[in-house]
Amino acid sequence: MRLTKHRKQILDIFMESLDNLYSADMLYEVLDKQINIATIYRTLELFQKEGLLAKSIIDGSAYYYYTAKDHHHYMICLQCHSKIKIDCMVHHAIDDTASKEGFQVKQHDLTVYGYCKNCHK
Amino acid sequence: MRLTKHRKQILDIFMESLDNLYSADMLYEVLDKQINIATIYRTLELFQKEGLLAKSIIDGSAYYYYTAKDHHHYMICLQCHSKIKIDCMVHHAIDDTASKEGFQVKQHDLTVYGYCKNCHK
DNA sequence: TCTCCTTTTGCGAATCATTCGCAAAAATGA
DNA sequence: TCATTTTTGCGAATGATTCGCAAAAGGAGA
Repeated sequence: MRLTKHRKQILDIFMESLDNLYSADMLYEVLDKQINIATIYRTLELFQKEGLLAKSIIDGSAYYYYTAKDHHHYMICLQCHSKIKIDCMVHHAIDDTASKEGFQVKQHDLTVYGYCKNCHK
Repeated sequence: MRLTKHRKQILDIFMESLDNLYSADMLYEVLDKQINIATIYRTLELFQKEGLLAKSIIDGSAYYYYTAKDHHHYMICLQCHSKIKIDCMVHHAIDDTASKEGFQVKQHDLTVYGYCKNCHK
């Protein structure tokens, strides 16, 4: 796999804002449409396979976030749609459960939905 | 909300096999295409809003499962695509983390990916 | 540097799950 | 039964994502 100019540009966006999620379309905008949207999709899928990014489906679209440094997830506000990063706190519980079933865990996806501090009900 | 004949048929499928996940298309097939696919989609969304079903996105499509009796999740085998039901073991961890952030949890989605007993690598 | 081969990219079209608009049908309740 | 509200079927629209293919870029060796 080649770290081309385009791929580096995309990776840089993730590394410059470690707490953020990006959809393909958001990247397309941030990059000022300089990289073709199909290329962005292909790059995101590649990075995910390489373990650099994790993918979550939120509200029908795919979002990616950088996980090479720390493993984490997001809480999504149902009202204002803000996305709050949280450290992964389920690794142990998952491993325990999986080993009981003889299941070999490769990855997991956790998303929490509710209301943030400001939108509290 | 009316529990019409169609809605009851769909709900029955879930209640008769509590460990299974169904996509709209799977239900459409199981029901022998007697209920329009758009109606199935509408019913699934309704049941989810009512808290009867939970939704997970797996491999690009939505799957629903019955959660009124017990809260659970699935481990998905990357090789044979089998879906293994697991009890939810992250409720506490999530609540703890959320309360630290003043976040009011409404629901969460957890999916574990890896290799099942038979496909172990 | 030039050449060859492999990988990546852009473009436009295709795909596929899901949603929508609207008129007909079914359910409810007086 | 009649009137009103909700649900359904149908076909078309949507929108994110993927695909096929030819052109461009990258990398390795001479």
